[in-house]
Amino acid sequence: MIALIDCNNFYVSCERLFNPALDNKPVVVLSNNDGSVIARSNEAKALGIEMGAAVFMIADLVAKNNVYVFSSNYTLYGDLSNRVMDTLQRFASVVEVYSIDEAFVDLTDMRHHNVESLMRQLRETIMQEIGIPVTIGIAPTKTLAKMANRFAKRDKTFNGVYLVKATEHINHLLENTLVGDIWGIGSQHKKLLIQNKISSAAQLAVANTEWIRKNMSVTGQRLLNELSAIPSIAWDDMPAPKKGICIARSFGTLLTTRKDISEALANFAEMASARLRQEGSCTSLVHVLLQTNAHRLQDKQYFRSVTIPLQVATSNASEIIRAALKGLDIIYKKGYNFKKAGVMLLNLVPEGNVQGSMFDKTDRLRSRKLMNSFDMVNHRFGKGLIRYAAQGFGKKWKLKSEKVSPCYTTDIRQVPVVVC
DNA sequence: TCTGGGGTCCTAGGACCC
DNA sequence: TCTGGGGTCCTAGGACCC
Repeated sequence: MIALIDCNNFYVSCERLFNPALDNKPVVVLSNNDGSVIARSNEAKALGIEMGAAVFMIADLVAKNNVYVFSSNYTLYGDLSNRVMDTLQRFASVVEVYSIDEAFVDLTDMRHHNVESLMRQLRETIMQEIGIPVTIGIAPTKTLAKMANRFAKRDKTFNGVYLVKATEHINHLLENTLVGDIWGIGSQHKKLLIQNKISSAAQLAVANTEWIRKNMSVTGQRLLNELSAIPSIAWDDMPAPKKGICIARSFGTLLTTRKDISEALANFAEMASARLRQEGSCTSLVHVLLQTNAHRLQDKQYFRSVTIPLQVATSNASEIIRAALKGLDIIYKKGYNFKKAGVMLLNLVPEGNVQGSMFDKTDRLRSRKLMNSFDMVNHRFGKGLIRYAAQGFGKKWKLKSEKVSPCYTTDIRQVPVVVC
């Protein structure tokens, strides 16, 4: 048996944790740049606020119904997510963290336990120790566990945990799930399936495998197996080291000058290099991209990227910033309104495996020590305290984040104060 | 005025090798 | 005159996920 643990309206739950006045009120959390809705409380859903809705399009709804609006605060959500995942590890040995708010847990080696009561206990523990409500679906495959989770969310009588065991439970799930709502079926395949008279999960489960193989590749075939209770999606509980690190952002306002864009890119390059060091890796390819806003039909469009190779793989911020700015020199063009830029670090190798070069004059050990101190200071006293000159102090590129809550759990200057 | 960012997996096709 | 077949690696693009 496999359990899927899913935090309910996760970002909203995080905001509520430190602000109980939000309980039972409509709350939404916005994407980076405050552009669209990425999380909604049940009350906000009931008002008809859709996932992904553009903020300016729901402004009236928000004003009329006193909807509480927050910018996203990934530092807070990430920290609370880690705490939830740590709790899972105490209950099971095989845990696959699938996303910031979801994890699969393998229960096969717990045959002697009553898995349902174990999962109820887990749910209560998370609520008690962290304060985040979760819903748990338990079924023979990941896909069915996802489905069971949806059912548990929809039907309050399950009290947050739904165990799908017998064949008739599975059939009930399949008959009451539309193809478009199956995990792994997106808009394209949904369209294709409906055109071919397959509209429920039950119909998909008995579809012609040859046809599925031809039109939906092996992923489709695996999905069919999963619906028939045959586990076919591999476990990834030991994620491989990352192949690339990418920091790409839209700017708060449109930028045109090379100077403004270079500040943004220097900051992205620094952020990416910090993540690189955290992973214990080095990069030898710095990819830089720059683009205009495709939504602005009145603007000339421009989209370009370039890859700068480094002679010796590094995680040193200044080398990576320098490479990114060199890339910008190649792709920057005057006379455009730029909306977004990014830095990708590729060809990652573990720090210990870096291939030296005869022509390398850098003192690698010294450079690494310098970066360690750099990271330590910024970690202890707040991000951005020490910075490279190229990063500048301008805020033009910064994304909009007007309604961000404090980092209650990760910044000593922002912990909640209790007066008694 | 205003529409996220960061991923994975799969397939097809080209380059290259023996 | 005659011009293989099988393998690997890489990349681009599509579909999907949260």
